[in-house]
Amino acid sequence: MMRSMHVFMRNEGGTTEVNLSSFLGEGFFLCLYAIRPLIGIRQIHYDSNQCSITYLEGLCMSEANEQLSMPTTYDPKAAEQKWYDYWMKGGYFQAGRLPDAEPYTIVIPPPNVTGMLHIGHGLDFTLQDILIRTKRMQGYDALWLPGSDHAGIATQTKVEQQLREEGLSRYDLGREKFLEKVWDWKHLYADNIRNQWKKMGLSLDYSRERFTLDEGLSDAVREVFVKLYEKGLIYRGKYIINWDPAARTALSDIEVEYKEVQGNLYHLKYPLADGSGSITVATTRPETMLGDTAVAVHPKDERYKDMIGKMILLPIVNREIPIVADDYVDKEFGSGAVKITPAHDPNDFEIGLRHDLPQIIVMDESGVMNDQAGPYESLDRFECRKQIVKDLQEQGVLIRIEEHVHQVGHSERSGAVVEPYLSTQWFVKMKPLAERAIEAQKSGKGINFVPDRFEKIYLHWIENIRDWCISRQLWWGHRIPAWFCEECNHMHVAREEVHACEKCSSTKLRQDEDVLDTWFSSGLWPFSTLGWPDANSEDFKRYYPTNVLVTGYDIIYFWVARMIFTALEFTDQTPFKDVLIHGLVRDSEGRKMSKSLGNGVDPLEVIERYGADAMRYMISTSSTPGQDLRFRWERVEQARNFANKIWNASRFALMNLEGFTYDDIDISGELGTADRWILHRMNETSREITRLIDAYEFGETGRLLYNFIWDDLCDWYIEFAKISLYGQDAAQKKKTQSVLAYVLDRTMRMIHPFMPYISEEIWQHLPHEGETVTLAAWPKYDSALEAPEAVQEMTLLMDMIRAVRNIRAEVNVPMSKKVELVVKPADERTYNSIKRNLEYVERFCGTSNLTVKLDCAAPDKAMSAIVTGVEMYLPLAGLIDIEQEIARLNKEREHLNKEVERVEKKLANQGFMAKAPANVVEEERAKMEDYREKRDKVIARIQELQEV
RNA sequence: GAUCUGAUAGCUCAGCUGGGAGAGCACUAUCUUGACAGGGUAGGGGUCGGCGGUUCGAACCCGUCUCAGAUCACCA
Repeated sequence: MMRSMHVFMRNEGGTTEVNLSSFLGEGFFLCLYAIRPLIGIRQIHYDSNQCSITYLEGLCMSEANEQLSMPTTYDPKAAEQKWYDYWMKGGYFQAGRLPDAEPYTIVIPPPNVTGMLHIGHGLDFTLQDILIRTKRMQGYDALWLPGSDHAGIATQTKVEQQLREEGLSRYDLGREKFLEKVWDWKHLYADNIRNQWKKMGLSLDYSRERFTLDEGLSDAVREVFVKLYEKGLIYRGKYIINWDPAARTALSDIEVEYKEVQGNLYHLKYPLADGSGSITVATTRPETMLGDTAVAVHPKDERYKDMIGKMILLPIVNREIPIVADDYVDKEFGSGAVKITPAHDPNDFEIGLRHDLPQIIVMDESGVMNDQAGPYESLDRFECRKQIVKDLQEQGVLIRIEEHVHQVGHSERSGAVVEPYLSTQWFVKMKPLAERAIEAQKSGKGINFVPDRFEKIYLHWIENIRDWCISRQLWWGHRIPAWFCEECNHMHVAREEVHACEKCSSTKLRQDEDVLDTWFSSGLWPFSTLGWPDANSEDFKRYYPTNVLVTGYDIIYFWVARMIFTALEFTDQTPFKDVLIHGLVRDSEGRKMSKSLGNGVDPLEVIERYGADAMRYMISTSSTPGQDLRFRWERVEQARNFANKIWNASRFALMNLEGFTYDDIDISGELGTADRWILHRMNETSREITRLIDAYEFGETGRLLYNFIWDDLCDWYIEFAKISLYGQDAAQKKKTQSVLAYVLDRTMRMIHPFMPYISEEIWQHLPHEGETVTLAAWPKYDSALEAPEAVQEMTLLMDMIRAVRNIRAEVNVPMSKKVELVVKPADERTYNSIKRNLEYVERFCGTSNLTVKLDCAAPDKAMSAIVTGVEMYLPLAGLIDIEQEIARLNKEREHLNKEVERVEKKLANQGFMAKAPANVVEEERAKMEDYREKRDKVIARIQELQEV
C-alpha cells in the first residue's frame, strides 16, 4: 500500500515542510535513519502520520565521520584483509622474537587435507588463538605451529572417488601415478586450509608449517618404527583384524564404528557325521559357515557331554569338523553350541588356536567369496548370504530364522560393513607402552585434563588397550620400512632403504607394500614437528614439551592417547602439560553436523556475513569446557552487535580525542568519581579475565568482557564522561580524555585475543605506542588503580539515577517537563558525595530538565525513592495522586518488610550465628541495617503523606 | 551391561571452593537527550527434573528415581 507522507525539516527554530510521496512508512523511516549521518540529519521523528527531521548544527556527522574514517557501523571485511596482511608483513606471529623470554608452545591439531575446514575447526583453532595471543601479549615467546595431516585412508578414499567419476580405479593408474594425483589434491587443499586460517585471523607461525609426509616427519616415523621393532614392540603376524572390503585395507579397532542393525539370527542344524543325531548352532552371518572348522560347546554342558570329540558333517561343503569343548561358550545362550570360523571371527580365532583348528578364508579382500566357498565362488558376501540361506532352507539345515537386533561394525571412513578377516599385518604391542603412560598418570607426572573427567575416560581406554594394527593396504602414507629378500625371504627393518640381504647377500629386495596407519605419524606430531629426532634441533630443545593441546573429545583415543605414550617412550616426558578438551559444534537443533544431513556450517560463510571477530567471539564464548555447543545464528548476531557496540563507543571516544596524543595520557592526580571508578573496574576486569583464561574458562571471560564494555564502559562511563568532555573546564576535560584513551587502549588489548581485527582497527586509531596491539603488553593488575571509595560513590549515584528513572517510568514524566529533585542525604559523607556529583544525577535521570536540590524539606506532591543513604523526592504536582503514591509505597514497604524478616530470621538462628563465617554474618547484619533503614523511611513517608 | 554428561525464564545457555536466581534472544511498555534502532530506559516471566538426605544454609554436596544424550564393551 502506497501512501504519501509529510516530512518536516526543522532548522534553527524554522520548520520546512517537505512532501514525499510513494513510500512505505516505517521502512522508509529506517532507510532514512540508516543514511542519516551521510546526509547530515541530526534527528528524525517518526510516527504513523508524520516524520520530522532536524539537521545537525555546525559540524555535521558526515564530516566528523570522514575525519575519523570510521563509519557508524563496523565493516569487518576491510579491516580483516588489511590487518592480517599487516601482521604477516610485520612477522608478529613468528616465534623466537624474544630469545630470553619463556617459551609457550601450542601445536595445532593438524586438519586433514581431505577438504575444507568446518565450524568445529573454527572452535578448536579460535580457542588456541586466544591462548597464544594472550601469552604473546604477556611476554612469552609464543609459538603456535601450524600443519596438516595426510589422513591416509580419508584422503585416498576421496581421490579414489574422484577417479571413479572418471571411470578409473587406483589400480588403473598404478601406485606412482596415483600418488601424483593425491599430491595434487593435497596441494590444493592445504592451500585452502591456509587461506581459511588467515580468514579466521589465526596467529600461526607459518614459517614452521609442517605436513605429516614431510621428509623430517617421515624420518621421525621411520625412527620410531625401527626403534619399536628393535625393542620387540612392533611385530608382524597373521591375526584376525578388522577388514574394510570397500577400501580393501585393514583397520584398527577404533576405526570401526558399531551401529545397531536389524538383522536375523539363523539357526542351523548340523548333522553328526555318524548319523547319530544333530547339533543346532545359531549365526548372524550364515555365509561364514563355509569356513567353519568346528562346533564348540561348554565342557560342563550335560546336553552335549557325549558329543564332544565326535565329528559333524558340515552341510554344503561336506567337510567333517569336530565338536570341541571350550570354556568360552555360554551354556545359557541360544542352544549352547557355537559354530567356529577361525578365519572370520576374532573369538573363533582364539578358540581355533586353542584347539589347533584349520583356518579357512572364504572370501577375498573385497568381500567376494573365493574358491573355498565352492558353489558360491565370486558371489558378493551379502549375495552369498541370501543364496546360502535359500539353499540351507531347502536342505532342511536352516530350521529357524529369528529377528535379531545387533551391533554391526562399519568402517569409520568408507562406511562398509567391516569383515573380521585373517591376514598378515603389523602390530604395535601396546601393554608396555600403555603401562608407562598409566604409571605416569597415576604418579602425578601425567597430563592435566581439562575438564578432569576426561582423565578417567583416557585411563579406562589405555588400561584396556589391545594391540594396535598399524599396517594399511593403502598407497597414501608412510611406507613401512621393511624389506624382504626375494631369494631367502629374510626381513630387514631399517631407517634407510636396504640394498642387500644381510643373510644371503642378494640384492633383490622388495619393500613391504603396506603403509602405516595415519595416526602412527600423528602420534609423533608434538615432537616430530619440532625437529625430533634430530638431536641438534633448536626448536625441539626450546619449544618442547608443548604447553597445551586443544582438541575435541572425539579424538582422545585416536590421537591424544597415542601422542602421550609415544612421547613418553621417545622423549621421556609428556608431550604437553594440559589437554583442553572441548565439545562438538552441533546444529541449532542439537544434531551432529554431517554431510548427509547438510546441516554443516561453513566458517567462511559466518565470516562473510558477520565478520571473523563475531564468529570467534560467538564460538569461543558460548562454550564450556568439554560440553557440546549449538550453533545459532542469533548468537553470531549478538556477537556482531557487541562488535558494533565496541565500535561505536570507540567512535565516540575518538571524536573527543582529536589532537590528543599518547604522551598526553596522564591518569595521575585529581580524577573525577566516574574516572576513578572505570579505572577500578577495568583493573578488576583485567585481573579476572587473566585468571579465567588461564583456567580455560572462555565463556566466563567473554561474559565478563561483555559486561564490562557494554554496561560499565558504554552505559555508565561514557555517559558520565560527556559532562566533562562537553564542559568548559579544560583541565578536567583533559583528565577525562586521558582516562578514556587509557581505558579504551587497555580494553582493546583485553578483547584482542577474542576479536583481533576490530581491536587492532580501533587501537590503531587510538593514541597508542607500538606497531600493533598484537604485541602490546597484556594489562596487569595495578593496585594503584584501586579506588573503593569511588566505587562506593558511583554505586550511590547509579542507585539514585536508577531510582529516579523508575519513578519517571512509572508516572510517565515527559522528557520536556522541568523537574526538581529534592535529595536528603543521611550523613555528611553522602552529602559531600552527592554535592560533588550533582551534575551526573541531573543529566542522566532520564529527563533533560532535572535539577537537584539539596537541603530542602520534602515536598508534598512528590514521589519518593529511598536508596541506601539517601531519600529522594520528585515533586510531580499534577501528575500523581497521593492515594496512588501511598499504594506504591505500601507495596515497597511490604517488600522491604519481607527482606528484613528473612534476614532477621537468619540472624536469630543460633546455628547460623555459631557456624557461619564471620564475614557472612557481618554481611547479613549490614543488609539488615540497610533494609531496616529503608523500610523505616518508607513508613515515615507514608505517614507524612497520610497527614496531608 | 558399564561409565560419563545433561535436565535452571517461552528458546539457547551461564552460574568457575554451598551464603539473597543471571545473560542473550523472544515478549510488553516507553524513548530519538550531539557513539550506537545492529541503540537507550523500564517491565513481565523460574517450587533451578521428582523424592529423600547432609548442613545454620543446597541450583551447587550425597543417595535414589525419571527423561534425554554420549562413550565403551558385548554371546554366537
